[in-house]
Amino acid sequence: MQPICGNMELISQIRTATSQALMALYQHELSAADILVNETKPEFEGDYTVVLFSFVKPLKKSPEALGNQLGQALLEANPGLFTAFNVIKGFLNLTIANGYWLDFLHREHDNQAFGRRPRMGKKVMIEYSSPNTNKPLHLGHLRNNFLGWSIAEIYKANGYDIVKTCIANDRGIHICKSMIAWQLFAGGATPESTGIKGDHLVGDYYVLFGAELKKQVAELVASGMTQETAEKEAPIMKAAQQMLVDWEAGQPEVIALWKKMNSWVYAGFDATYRRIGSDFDKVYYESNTYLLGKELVEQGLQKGVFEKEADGSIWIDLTADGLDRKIVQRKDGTAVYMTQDIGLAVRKNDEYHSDLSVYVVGDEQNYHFKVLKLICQKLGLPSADGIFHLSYGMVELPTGRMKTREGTVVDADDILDEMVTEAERKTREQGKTDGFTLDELEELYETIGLGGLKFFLLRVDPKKRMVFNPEESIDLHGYTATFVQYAYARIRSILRKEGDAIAGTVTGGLLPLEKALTSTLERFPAVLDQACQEMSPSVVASYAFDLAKTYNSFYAEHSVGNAETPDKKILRLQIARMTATVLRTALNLLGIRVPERM
RNA sequence: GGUCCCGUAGUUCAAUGGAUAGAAUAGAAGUUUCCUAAACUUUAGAUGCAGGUUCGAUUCCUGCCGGGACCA
Repeated sequence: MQPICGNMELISQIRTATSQALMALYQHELSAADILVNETKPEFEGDYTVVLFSFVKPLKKSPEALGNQLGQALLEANPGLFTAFNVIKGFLNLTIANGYWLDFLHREHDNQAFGRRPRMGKKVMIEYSSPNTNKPLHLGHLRNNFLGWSIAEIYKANGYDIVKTCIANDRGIHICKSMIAWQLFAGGATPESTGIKGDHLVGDYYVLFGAELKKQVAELVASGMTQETAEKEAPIMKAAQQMLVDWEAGQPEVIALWKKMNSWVYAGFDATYRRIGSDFDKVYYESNTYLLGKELVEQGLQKGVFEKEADGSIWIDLTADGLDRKIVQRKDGTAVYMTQDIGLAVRKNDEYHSDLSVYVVGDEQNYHFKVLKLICQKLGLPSADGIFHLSYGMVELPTGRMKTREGTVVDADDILDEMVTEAERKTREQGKTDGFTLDELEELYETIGLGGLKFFLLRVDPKKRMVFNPEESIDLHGYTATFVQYAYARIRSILRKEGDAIAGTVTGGLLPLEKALTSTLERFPAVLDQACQEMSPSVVASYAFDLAKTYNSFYAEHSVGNAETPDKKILRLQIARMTATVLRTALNLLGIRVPERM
């Protein structure tokens, strides 16, 4: 049986105590994990509630009688933990002892690492961002980057060793389209000669390719060709396809151009990554993994995992697993996406042997990753079972999906600039920045602007599609990073005045808001655990907002600096200090910084 | 055609099968001699439809309606 220990989280202690009491009272065996414990709803007396229904039936007792016996037993067995209980219908409401909260604050108020767990030697790989090198990043990439980075941090906080990776989709027909258009129309333009950020410059030629293709197709259709044939026969399309063949053949001029244009794109991406704080421990390049993928397909063919059609294309039959047949190599021998993903999975396994390999990729690829995992399992890849597709929903506009062709794509760099500008405008409006240096102001605008965007994109459950309305831009009031940052800045202001002499031991009771805050703080480690299990930064965002909101109510109601008694002052300083620490940790896990003043 | 996902206040989001479905925003009404009003307080407003399982369903099952994605 699991012992109750002092620094175990409260909710776990209640579960364990309940499990023990059930055994002592009725010889009823129920594991702590199966006992439902919630926070007590505010309209009832108590702090935590044990939901009794699940064991009412096997014990053949009325909920009231069971609740009263259990409550009594819990009180007697854990006098330091519970002081009172009441039973309403099937709910046993427990009141936590005052001393428990005071001990907790005394023990943890100065713990800068509160909520973080020690390393335990398990390795998690998280692949995210994964851009194509033919155009700049957009809002959807930002959701991806923020999610991947944040989930890595959340795993780290829960004691895992993290490897952040990125696969650059640096080869294929899409790159060739940009290259052809650049050859045709650029007249040698470079990022240096134009002053345009490299990823945008290359993206511009990708767009030009599309425009030129459309024009050529229209001409061919006008001369009697079908739309479908025209798209294949258009000279610019044929040129792009020829270029892909030349690339695969290693033709020096094509390779040189490819390297040059990709280097422009990487320089552009790096600038954006630096600004948003995305970083990677290891970057893979598709151009390096697709050949390995083809080898593995060949091996799989020998093993009988794959089968070859008469036309030479290679397939896997997954009908027995409830899926379809899926192509893994084209009839001309070229690689499909799946081919290189197999190569990448094997390479990751060889290099890192991670216990879990997370792919942060949009939900349009759900089927693809189901197939990838199955293929890896059938190929006998040791880490295949650890493959997990973290599937997130698209970011949509009120009018629907962002579409390149309709020019409705929200560019990443643009939206970052807009957010920071908006942060600057609002900050000036507030007029509270006396004594800030120019650098400090600059930093504050970035902190608020980027924080706002990150919070906005992370506060929604990753699995769900979300809507972004560029007209309304992003609010800096309500459920936002700004709200949390503001609470933090107000606490820091108090702590600057009052200093750090807050280590004293406190006696006496807690007012409702003092207790609510302490209780919320106590939940933080459990919240981080939940966020990790659900791979959802939104859990952390929601918690941070909840804590900041409770603190703001507390702040409006009670004075810290002019507390009624010296004991109250120490108590409130401990609460304030710990609230600041937890708010900072929570926002940092979302990639959001906190300002000392704002 | 097949597979999968999603429908909650005007809007954007919550709710491991549990108590009277929470927030935010927009709306209405208030709060500045006192630690930062980017704040606080009060107020009104929602589970697509029809069945089923259950002591109890936003949650699980079936059908329908509506939206989306993927596979050819």
